[in-house]
Amino acid sequence: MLIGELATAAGLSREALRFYEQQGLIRARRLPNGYRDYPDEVLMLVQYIRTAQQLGFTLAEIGDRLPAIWDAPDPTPAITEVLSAKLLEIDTRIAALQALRQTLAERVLADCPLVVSYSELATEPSPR
Amino acid sequence: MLIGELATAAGLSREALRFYEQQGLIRARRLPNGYRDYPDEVLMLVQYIRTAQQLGFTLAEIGDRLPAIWDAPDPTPAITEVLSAKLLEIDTRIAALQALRQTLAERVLADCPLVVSYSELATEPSPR
DNA sequence: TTCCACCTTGAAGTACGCTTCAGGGTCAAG
DNA sequence: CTTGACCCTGAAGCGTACTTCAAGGTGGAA
Repeated sequence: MLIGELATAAGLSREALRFYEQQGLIRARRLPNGYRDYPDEVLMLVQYIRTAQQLGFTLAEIGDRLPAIWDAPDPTPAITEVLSAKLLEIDTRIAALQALRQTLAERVLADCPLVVSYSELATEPSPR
Repeated sequence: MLIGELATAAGLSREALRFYEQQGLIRARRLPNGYRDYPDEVLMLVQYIRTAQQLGFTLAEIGDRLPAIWDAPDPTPAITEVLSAKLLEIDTRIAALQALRQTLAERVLADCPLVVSYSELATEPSPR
């Protein structure tokens, strides 16, 4: 699979893929002419990367976990492990959001959520 | 309240506060010597900003909502409204995470977590 | 043979949210 | 009247995640 095909399939740019490679997140074989040649599994890997990013992980954090997948002779258990870890992280995130929700809900119910009186300020609003 | 006091109270740097002002997120009176003088309510405003940031809003997005607070004759209903809207955002986010959690849990239980159809994890747009 | 869409590289640019720097003023205490 | 902890400004720098640019090679179709 050439880089343009992978980019189309994964829904991102060729440049982003080369950037991921530069950051050590993906790898590619090379054809005799120097073109990158991706195995089909890389599409799944890229989708994994995008999912992890949506969860708020940096590329560096995502990259730290990838060797376990690459280096396993049978990658299935390694992948299962990584996904399980991600499950725990999602649970943590859900819990944090629920705590935040609770705080906000209390504030909304209060008589005076913030008590701001900005009209008293002399300063002009800065131009945006 | 001077900038250093506010910074300490809010748990961020003086520079970050001056940056927020530059971005139109907060305002300050000025003392005769030119020092910024913050009303106490600004602490709540800063906390609101940090909360909104945690929810994934950019400073520009947060700033877009502030005029409704500043310009209201009585800001309390405007604030309540903004916080209520934020509550809904949190609920949406929690729901999205729970859906993702569900999908991941199914994959983990499957024999072949990725090989079958990793595309089920395909990214869905989020306000980030 | 000439298009033209593909691929290559390295380097520079962009947006965000700050932080750091340079150069300087303010002010209470010793 | 100096020291030191504050404050001011504008500009430059930084990390993240890309995008854009410049300059060029590859390869199939007309």
